[in-house]
Amino acid sequence: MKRLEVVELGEDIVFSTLERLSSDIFVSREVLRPDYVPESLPHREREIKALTEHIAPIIRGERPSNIFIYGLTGTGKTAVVKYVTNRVSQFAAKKGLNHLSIAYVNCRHEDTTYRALTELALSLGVKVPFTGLSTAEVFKRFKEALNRAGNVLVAVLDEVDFLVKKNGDDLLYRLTRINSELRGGKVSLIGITNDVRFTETLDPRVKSSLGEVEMVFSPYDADQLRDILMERASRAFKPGVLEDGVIDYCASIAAREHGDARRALDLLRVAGEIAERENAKKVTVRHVKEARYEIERNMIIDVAKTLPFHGKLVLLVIALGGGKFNSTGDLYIKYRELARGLGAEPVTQRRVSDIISELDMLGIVTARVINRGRYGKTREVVLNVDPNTLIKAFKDDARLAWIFKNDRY
DNA sequence: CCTCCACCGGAACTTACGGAGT
DNA sequence: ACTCCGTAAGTTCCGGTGGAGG
Repeated sequence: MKRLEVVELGEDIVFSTLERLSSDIFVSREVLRPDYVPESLPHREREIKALTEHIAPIIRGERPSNIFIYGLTGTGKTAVVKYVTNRVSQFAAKKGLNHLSIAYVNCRHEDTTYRALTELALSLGVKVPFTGLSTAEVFKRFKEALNRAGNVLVAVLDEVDFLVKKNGDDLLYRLTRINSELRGGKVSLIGITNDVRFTETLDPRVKSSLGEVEMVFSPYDADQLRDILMERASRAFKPGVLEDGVIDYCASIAAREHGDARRALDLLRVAGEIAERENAKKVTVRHVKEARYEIERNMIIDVAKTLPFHGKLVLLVIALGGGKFNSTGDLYIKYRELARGLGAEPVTQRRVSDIISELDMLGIVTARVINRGRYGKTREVVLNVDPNTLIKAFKDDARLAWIFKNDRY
């Protein structure tokens, strides 16, 4: 193997940036990241205890009941489940028990039956190609692995609603029935969702099986959020860098937004990062205010950049059209002009209708169905975000560059 | 009270693609 | 080399619909 050559550095951008970022503010910003599982979860002791009791049979090699967990975003569902399952594994390891496995699947990322199954198989140490096989084949391999290992598998399906919305409850149905087909192993499910009406869309058989045990996580109030933030901040920040009131401010914002702890932690982290970039010695309330905008902007840019081509076009049309269209018909006409102007074949109105729904789902646009009686039924489309941010996000897209070069705007 | 607009939105199908098994 | 498979994006077809205007 070749060794990397060490390059002589003068005013190296990377080094000076790192130097600057090796922080007067943070001890560990990881602690504030959304996927970090803390060692203590304030105000969730009851849930932790309850969940542990439900899972406990696994220690004796029995199958825990299926559990369904519901709660708004940022109420600690994922954190609690991860925390408990981690600890259960640790406990088992300590006792020398090796008949249990835990699988965690985020169905927002693995949003197809195939991919979710792949993930489950992987947790049993079975590698499955990411494409090429039939779902039935993957399912078979998964089952064989379970039989071979004879394990009790706890499969955590986070944000299950995404999977079900796209692919139906087929996988859930098969997973709830799998135990009767298995000789060696057992499977129990933990489904997590923040969609209240999720279970309504389920096959009754799946519903009753998945909901053997149901848990509801209620939102945090401002005081609880403050406790959580204090706890994390003490680990994340250097002592004394948080100005008075910063934590309260973050907590109050998040409390207003249905007690979303993830939101509160994001605010705190980004505020810290802004302070750091400014070389400030303290994180102030102003930094938190700026963090709000930055988070919003990043979210917009992120979404805008990952949209499929025609999605971008539609969004751009909305942005350029003043952020509001009274009917999808108007929108479609403008869209078609723009597409033709770019030399691209426009997609059908039906497709644009779906694109609007997708944008709506992403929260970047609000589409309300409106009945104009004699004058038909349509959707009114309103942009929810700053058009300039969007336009900025699109500017460095090679395929769209033409619009900004030649045209009015 | 009925009609009929301008769409909505479900469902089945197509095409292009990357990849596995045999 | 050939067949089968899943995914993503899009198309085709079509039944459905709330309410202003007659």
